[in-house]
Amino acid sequence: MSTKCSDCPLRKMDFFAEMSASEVAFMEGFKTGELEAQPGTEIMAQGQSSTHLFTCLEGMGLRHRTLEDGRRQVIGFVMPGDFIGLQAGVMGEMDHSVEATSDMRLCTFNRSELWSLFSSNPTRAYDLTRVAAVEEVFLGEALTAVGQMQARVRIAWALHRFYHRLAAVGLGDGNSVPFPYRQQDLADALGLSLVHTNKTLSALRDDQIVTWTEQRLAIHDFGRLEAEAGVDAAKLVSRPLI
Amino acid sequence: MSTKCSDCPLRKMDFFAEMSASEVAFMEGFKTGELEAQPGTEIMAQGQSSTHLFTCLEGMGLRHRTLEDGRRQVIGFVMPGDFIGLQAGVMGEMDHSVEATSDMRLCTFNRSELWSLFSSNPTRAYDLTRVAAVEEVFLGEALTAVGQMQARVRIAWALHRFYHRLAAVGLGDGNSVPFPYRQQDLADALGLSLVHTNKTLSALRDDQIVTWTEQRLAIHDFGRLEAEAGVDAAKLVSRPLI
DNA sequence: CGATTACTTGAGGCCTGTCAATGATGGTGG
DNA sequence: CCACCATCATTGACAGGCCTCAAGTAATCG
Repeated sequence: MSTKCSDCPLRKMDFFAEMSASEVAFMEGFKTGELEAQPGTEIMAQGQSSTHLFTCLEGMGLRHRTLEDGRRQVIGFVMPGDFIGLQAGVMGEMDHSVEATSDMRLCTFNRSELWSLFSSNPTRAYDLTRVAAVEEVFLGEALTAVGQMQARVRIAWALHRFYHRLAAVGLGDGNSVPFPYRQQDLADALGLSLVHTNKTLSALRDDQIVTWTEQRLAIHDFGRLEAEAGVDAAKLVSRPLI
Repeated sequence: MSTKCSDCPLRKMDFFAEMSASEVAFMEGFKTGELEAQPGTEIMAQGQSSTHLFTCLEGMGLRHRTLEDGRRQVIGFVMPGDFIGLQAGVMGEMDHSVEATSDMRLCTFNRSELWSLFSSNPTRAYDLTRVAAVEEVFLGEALTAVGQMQARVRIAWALHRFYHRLAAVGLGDGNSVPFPYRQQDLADALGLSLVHTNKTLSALRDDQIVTWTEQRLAIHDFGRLEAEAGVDAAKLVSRPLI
């Protein structure tokens, strides 16, 4: 059974911007259904257009660009509340692929109706642009981490971010969050080799700062993690939910 | 004397998406004036809001994030046609600073009227979102270059991109384009040290592929530059002009 | 129970950063 | 007009962070 937007569990969270009743009603018309995806499923493919756009309702995934020689750059991680397909929507084709890394549930929208969102609901159009701007901020931070930080700092930064982003959507359980990724995914996201990523994670574990096992990430010392990452406590900007 | 949007020299270029007469008329009302900036001027500051938004009409600049320890990550280069201040517009504050590196002329808009753009002109709102999406694509490419490529490839990629982006706005003169940056700027953009950037540029010069002197970038062997950069001939997506 | 996938661990080397010094250029003030 | 200073480009020496190669363990699966 498909969740109605009026019952959407994400929308009530502080992490997401408020939405008026009329906006919710509009979204119920915009939403066309739901899609379930299993780990490994490619939800959108780099270089292709798509008739559908999505919002992640449950589960996690990742965005990546693939190079000719088989290497890839992970450019982001998909978590509940994230919108998928903005580029396909407004530019015709995706510049990256999106793949599920856990079981996922996605709200689906018709791309062909995206224009009606702009023409009939400027508030939602504004929010969609905000989503794009938030994504831009994230990419700027990631670029800064990869360009300027050493391996240990990069990893600490990434794990710190993960924890708080997931906790913000209610997935935190004590000091841990689900984390359905491989070390290779993190390595590809941070521009590090798998081997070096592994050794750095070991060091962080030996220092009793974080542990990452069995698809779960647990933070044992928030203070030191923040110190390692060179960030002050989480300041996640609230974002609109599409 | 301020240029009217109807006379805007940029709008007619193939690089920018078509704009209807009514859209041009709307933009004339949206535009509030022009601003001149000299090299070194900070146009927008990281972490601050702004009452104005801009479009680069002439000249060049760069976007960068500054770290506490003084290092910085250059996250982009501003060239004619680029919109400045999207984040300040929709999120309240910029996540990076924008600074002029040459004399610049900027169209100015009131941030307070951004909402009217969404509510009264969905076509323009759509275009603004496209601008954000294009920026996202660029950041994804940059992240891939910094995360996956070696120094020489990164630099070749960047120079190749610069040339074609500038040529697309009519600044190409034979095989060269204006290039008002320092080697430090390129180094900070690509996550390289100044010294290594310098040595890699020397190598590219010795190999007679490109020369960069006197604020000009000249390409001497396009084929080899593309080969070094691992890209096929330029495929710049057309973008909307705001 | 062989094949596959993911995680670990060790060894060696290179790409790139850091340190340091020198030129080249342009602006400034006496 | 020249000493002085600041900025930027250049070059050499050296070290180190990270990559690559290689091998081994553990867990899952048909």
